[in-house]
Amino acid sequence: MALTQAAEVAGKFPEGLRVLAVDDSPVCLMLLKALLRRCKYQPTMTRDAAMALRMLRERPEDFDLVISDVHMLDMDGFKLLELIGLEMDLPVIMQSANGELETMMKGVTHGACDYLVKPVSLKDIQNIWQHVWRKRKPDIRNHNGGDNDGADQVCATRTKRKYSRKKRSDGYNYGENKENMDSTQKKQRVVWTAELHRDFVIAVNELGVDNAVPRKILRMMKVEYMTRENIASHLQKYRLYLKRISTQTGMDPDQFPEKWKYMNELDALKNYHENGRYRLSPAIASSNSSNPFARMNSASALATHGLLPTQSVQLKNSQRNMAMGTVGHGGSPRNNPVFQPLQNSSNARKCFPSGSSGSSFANISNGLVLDTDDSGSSYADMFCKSLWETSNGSPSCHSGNSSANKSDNGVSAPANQFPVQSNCGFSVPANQFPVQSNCGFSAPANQFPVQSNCGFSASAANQYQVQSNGGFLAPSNQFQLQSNGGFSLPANQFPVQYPEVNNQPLGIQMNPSSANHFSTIDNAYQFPDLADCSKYWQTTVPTMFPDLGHEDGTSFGPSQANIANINQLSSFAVSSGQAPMFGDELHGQMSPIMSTISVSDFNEQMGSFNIGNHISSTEMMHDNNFTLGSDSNISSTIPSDSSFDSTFPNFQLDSSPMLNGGDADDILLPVLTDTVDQQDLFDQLDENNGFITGTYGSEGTGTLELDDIVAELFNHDFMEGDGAVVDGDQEFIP
DNA sequence: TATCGAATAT
DNA sequence: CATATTCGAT
Repeated sequence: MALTQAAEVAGKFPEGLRVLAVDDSPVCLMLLKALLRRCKYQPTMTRDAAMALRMLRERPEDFDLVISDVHMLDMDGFKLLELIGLEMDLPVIMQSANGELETMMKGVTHGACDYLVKPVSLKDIQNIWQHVWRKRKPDIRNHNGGDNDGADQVCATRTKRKYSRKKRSDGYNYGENKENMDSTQKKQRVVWTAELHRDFVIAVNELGVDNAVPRKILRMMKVEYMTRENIASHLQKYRLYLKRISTQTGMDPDQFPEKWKYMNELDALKNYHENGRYRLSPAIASSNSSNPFARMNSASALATHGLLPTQSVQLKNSQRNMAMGTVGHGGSPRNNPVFQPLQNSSNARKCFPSGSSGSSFANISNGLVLDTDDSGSSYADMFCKSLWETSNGSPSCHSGNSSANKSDNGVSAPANQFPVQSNCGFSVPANQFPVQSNCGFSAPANQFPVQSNCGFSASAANQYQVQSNGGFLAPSNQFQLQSNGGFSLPANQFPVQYPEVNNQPLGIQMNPSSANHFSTIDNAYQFPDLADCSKYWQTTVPTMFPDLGHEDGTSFGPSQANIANINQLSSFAVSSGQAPMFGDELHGQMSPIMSTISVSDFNEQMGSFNIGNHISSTEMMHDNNFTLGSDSNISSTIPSDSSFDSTFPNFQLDSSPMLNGGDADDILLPVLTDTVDQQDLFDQLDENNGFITGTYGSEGTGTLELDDIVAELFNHDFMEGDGAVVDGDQEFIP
């Protein structure tokens, strides 16, 4: 720029502006040359784009500006534009006979600072100097009293410019200044994977929260491509996240108790490397009401700590997805996907569902590793493959606005839809009517009936009916709740039924004679605070979910077991407060988890329970009250009436009568109506669970009613806190 | 459309 | 460096 700077100093700018003009049309080139000369610029002409590029590369300092035609034989003008933009900081003006908006926009968006339509006028050429002026360093501009109002005015009169950027208040437009910056020059966005975030957290923890500043963290993380700015940005979000937790818990993040040591998956992973065990914080498992992550089996707690992907995952849209796959009754649970600690499995494929919109910071590290056997046919394989293949690693699903929405795969249904049904996990937003799932799902507010044959979480208040034949968790202010599997309930709920306590979850045994195991029970509704996670951590993972705690990588999806029987003690917790739900975390996070369970494993064995709506389960299933059950795909996965009726009695619970469960004044239990075959239930409970009959001497009566059983359960054990609820010759396994 | 995470500006 | 704002995405 020596010449133009000299010209400036002499007060003659833009005289002598050195312009490289590229056009393969000799006529146009001569015209352009003439015009440039008239303006007292210093033109260099070439008909060859490649030659122009060579000249620019050899002596970039010899030119102030480039004017290039769009259509050239040897090189696309846009290509030249792009290369110049990449390699040097020169303003480029594109020109062509094509006045099409699209072409012009392409020029501008690819970094051209202006676009001239032929024939080019003298006035056009007279004005090109401003682009050089804009490129000039601020100090030079200021030195010259830089008043660019005139330039902007001229520019504003240029009708060809079809877009504008927001102008800065000081009148200088940085956007213009960067116009020749190609999109390829934009900074690569850093994706904070689970590993990165883990390293970040480790660094922050070692430095101490107060001491952790971006540069130090950067130094500790040793990630080459990362910049201080990247760290700073992440740190900012991280601090917001900590703040959010602390406001919800009322605690200073620095003062988080030691027992929360493993409260997030990152710490758990770290611990895994150090101690060979993947342990979750007992804080996640504990039902202590002072613990904000209180709820045992709380999906929200797990999700809060990034253990579950929180967006719905659209599985491959095949008729036989991994959840609905070919494993039928009694299929091996080992064929189910296994959620493994990151980096643990040598043949693991890592899946990192990207956070959906609305996901919170805690979801950054939703890295999800599925152990696979690489056979390509295991569920884990299929799951991973479908994740990657259908979504290029960022699975998301949006089904849109149909009046009926059904999926045999996981699906998330957006708002304002009517019926929703899924044979796999899905999540449903607000304002929907009937919802049914044969696998887990989560349902937010303002829904009417909700039913699931597997676990789900009802994430928000104000639902009418909620029923699950698998575990679920429910927030406050719900009317009716029923589960045939474990579930956790917060305060202010009306009827609660939990009809069975039977099979011991794998790896968990309870010893009722060890009163101290329950010594920390605060009240009747809470489980002991399992403060020593080394002793109890295995119980913290609900067995109906993939088991995160087992090092051998086996999962504990249901196989032979009736899923209703799987979750029991470890999954029944009634807490007085809501577990924190950060943002939309709860929403939908069950879906991918539930999809790891073979639906056929349980729906063949389970009846559909129904409460309060006076519609039988079979009606619920088949008469369109709730489902879109006429579809053949559904009927193939919903057992016929006889198959589940014979396996499980068809319950109907009356919505109105409630039973006061004895001393527990505020526990209300629904009364079974006459339509219920109580003996069947009792037999089943009896068979699976000797303690009820054995402990309470009701064996052989055959007439003990369910409410009595449950009342006994509450009155004697939970209420008094002087014994365990499970019979026993069994002990906790440390 | 509101809201997120990351980039960028102040 | 901390904080605020913008950007690009969903």
